[in-house]
Amino acid sequence: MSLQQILLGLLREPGTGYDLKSVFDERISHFWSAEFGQIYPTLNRLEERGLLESRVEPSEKGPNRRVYSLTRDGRKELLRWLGSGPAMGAERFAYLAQLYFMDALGDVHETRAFMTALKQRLTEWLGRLQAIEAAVATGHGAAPEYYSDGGFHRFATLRMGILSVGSKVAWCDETLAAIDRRIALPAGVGAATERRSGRGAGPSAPDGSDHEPCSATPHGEVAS
Amino acid sequence: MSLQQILLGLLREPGTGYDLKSVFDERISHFWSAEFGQIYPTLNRLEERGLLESRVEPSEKGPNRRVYSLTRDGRKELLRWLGSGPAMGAERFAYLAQLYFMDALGDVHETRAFMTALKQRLTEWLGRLQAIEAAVATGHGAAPEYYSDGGFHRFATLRMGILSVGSKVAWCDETLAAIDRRIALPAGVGAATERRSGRGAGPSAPDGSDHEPCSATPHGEVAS
DNA sequence: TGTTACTATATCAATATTGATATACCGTTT
DNA sequence: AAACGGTATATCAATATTGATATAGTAACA
Repeated sequence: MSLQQILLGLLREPGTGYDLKSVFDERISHFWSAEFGQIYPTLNRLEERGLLESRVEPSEKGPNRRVYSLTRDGRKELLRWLGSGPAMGAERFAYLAQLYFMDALGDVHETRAFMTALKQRLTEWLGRLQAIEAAVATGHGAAPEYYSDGGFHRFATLRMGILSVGSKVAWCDETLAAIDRRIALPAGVGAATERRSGRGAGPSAPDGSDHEPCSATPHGEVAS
Repeated sequence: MSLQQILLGLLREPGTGYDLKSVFDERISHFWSAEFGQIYPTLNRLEERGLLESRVEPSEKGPNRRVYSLTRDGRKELLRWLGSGPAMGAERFAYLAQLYFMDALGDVHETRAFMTALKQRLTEWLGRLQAIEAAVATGHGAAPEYYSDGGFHRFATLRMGILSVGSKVAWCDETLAAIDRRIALPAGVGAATERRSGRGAGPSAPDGSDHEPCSATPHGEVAS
């Protein structure tokens, strides 16, 4: 949906499809990614539309390079997109979908294992982002893209990655604590491992009641 | 990618493609969405694979309903997916991509307007999620899906939405504060509106230096 | 010199996704 | 009863995306 414009943005300095792939993987994976299979067809379409132009160059290593660069129209389209207001696509989290249905497994311990694994993945991810931030802060130039024009904007996107992934790690802790409280309940209170305390469908004290009000991380801390 | 499994999960209670569309729109939009155009072909494929079965029923209003329900194999596939560990797809934020390239506009005030608009969108979104949470907490059953079996898991996904969107609102504040500090700089310090304070490419005090260290929301609050 | 391996480059088939459009039935208005 | 509008239901064409595979050169190695 926005890949076309993103390619235009990245091609403010010319490069091949292969170059672009490594930018996705190494620099901007915290907000977008793309495979070869979509990069090349999209470059073709952009060139047909006159937003990009390309020339073939011999390469030092490997086959010839087809180097793409922005045309005047391409730059115009990029600026139009930048000026068109925030593009709010829906967010997708497959792991939340798994959690949403996980009562089907009928065992809180499965959920606990899931959340533990998830927390670890997210923590590793957060660590990678924080390492980049630290490199920028101490000026050890492992992150050259933050030191030229536009560094402010790029740093801001990094910060959002850190805050956002950080909030997810905090959410894992909150949820793990709630799970542990459920596990600690005397085994006979509900029907089975997944049953509630017998109040039936009455709304007076829903599931969330042992989750949110005494949670490890009350939502006021982050939200509002 | 996970739509097939998500449909299986939703079809633990039978329904039509139309029903499913409203579940996406009204209940789980904080982690997944889908259009008719992908729901129906996916249902077909799942039925071909034997994971779903369907029967046609007369409808009270409108054309006949094709009601899908889970087969034994479908339930098996759902459980397999739930047990396969967290599915960590890459996250995509088109608005971050816009911000990343926004130095091309050459005017901090454009960035400020962008961030203000973004903050408003995110704040509205957060409000909707918090309204659901409040309804669950006070037991005013505007959110029946949280009061039956599985309510704990569903509430946890809601909490992640709240924490995650909340952290993004906080990030907007942090970034707006940093922008305002840049705007307040004496106009001649850098070259143009987008130039830095003249230390050139030296790494001693990169862009982030007037962004992170004295930011409105130090990242330690959320991350770690 | 043939083999393996690795980087750089690109294409293809299958699937996913979006946005627009089509079709069926019902209730209300003209 | 003809037209309009709304809800429920579904399909289609265009585009996006994934994952696997292909192709070219270079380098090391057996």
